[in-house]
Amino acid sequence: MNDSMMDLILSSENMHRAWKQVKSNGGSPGADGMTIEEFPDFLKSRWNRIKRALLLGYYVPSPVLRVEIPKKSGGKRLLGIPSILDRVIQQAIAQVLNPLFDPDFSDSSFGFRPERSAHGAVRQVNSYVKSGYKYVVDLDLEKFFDTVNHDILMHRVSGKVRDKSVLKLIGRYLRAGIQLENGEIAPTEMGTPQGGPLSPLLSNILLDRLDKYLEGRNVQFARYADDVIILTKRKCDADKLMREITVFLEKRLKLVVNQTKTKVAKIMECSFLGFTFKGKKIRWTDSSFEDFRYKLKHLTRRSWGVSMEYRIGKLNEYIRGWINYYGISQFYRP
DNA sequence: ACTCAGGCTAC
RNA sequence: GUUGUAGCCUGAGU
Ligand SMILES: Nc1ncnc2c1ncn2[C@H]1C[C@H](O)[C@@H](COP(=O)(O)OP(=O)(O)OP(=O)(O)O)O1
Ligand SMILES: [Mg+2]
Repeated sequence: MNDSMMDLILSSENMHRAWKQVKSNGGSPGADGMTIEEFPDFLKSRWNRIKRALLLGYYVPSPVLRVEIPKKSGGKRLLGIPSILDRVIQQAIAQVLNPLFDPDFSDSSFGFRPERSAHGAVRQVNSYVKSGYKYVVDLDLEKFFDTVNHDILMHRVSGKVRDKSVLKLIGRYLRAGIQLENGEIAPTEMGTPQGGPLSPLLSNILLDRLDKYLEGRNVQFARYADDVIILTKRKCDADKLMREITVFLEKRLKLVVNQTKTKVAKIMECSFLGFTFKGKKIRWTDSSFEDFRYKLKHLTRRSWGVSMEYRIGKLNEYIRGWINYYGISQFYRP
């Protein structure tokens, strides 16, 4: 164990794999304006200096670029887009930290994890429904990534990461600052950037405490990012759990429970990852199907300039993609 | 078997 | 204009 974790992160094998991932994402530039195409030449000329700065602990990440995108539920999502270089470095960190943290994560945690999926979460919930669970606490956090508390998160990370230079670097990524759309730079006061390759893992490291808390309470649940569903057999248990979990999240993890999206309901009234559970069967929600119909309508509307074949191709790939996700529905009757 | 495009969904 | 993680699907090439 003579090699430090930072050496492992910066090893050419790991960095090469990180770059391939960032490249294949094909994302647009961060605040420094550098594109993926320009990046290899830039790195060739500067990598020795950058690597030295990282190893000696004086590397300072660029601020993330603030971009606002609309959320499906209405409102706007505040993305924080790192520079290509910082995406590669964060990805390299994530590749080393993931195998370190993932094995100890809960079996009921499904979001952002390798070899785990929304389908897995939905199937687990359905298996509980089949064994007689009738009530749920459906819980969501408000602006989850944006409200992550740095101190609590870093404390969790330091439980497994001993390398001070890695901790320092992650801390600097959390406080990289934000370049606003008007060009001004604002400091980051809290949160992990929506758009940072490392952010999903960090969010799981933080909410792993919730998973362990729920496991300790011996309740059946599934979590996908900040979307948590807890199943009970009696309504009074659900009511009690909702209050207690809210206190836990807000007092111990300093997160904000989304009061409008969080509720106790009968299982067939709840929606989870686009699905609902009716008569012990998995079904898409009405709102998912409405989105589907709306987009179909848009795709079948005649538009000038593109050929019929092109539009039919687009339509087919959309339908195929949608069925591919919602096809696990055991649709029988509406 | 592997590489590379593109796409859908969840968050 | 739009970033990230993950699952899956289709296609092309060697
Ligand atoms: N398109 C995306 N790009 C990057 N990160 C995302 C994206 N969608 C979701 N996330 C991450 C960041 C979010 O904080 C987290 C939970 O998603 P979600 O609950 O939809 O939004 P939110 O928690 O930020 O706002 P809200 O208050 O509406 O719940 O998942
Ligand atoms: Mg949320």
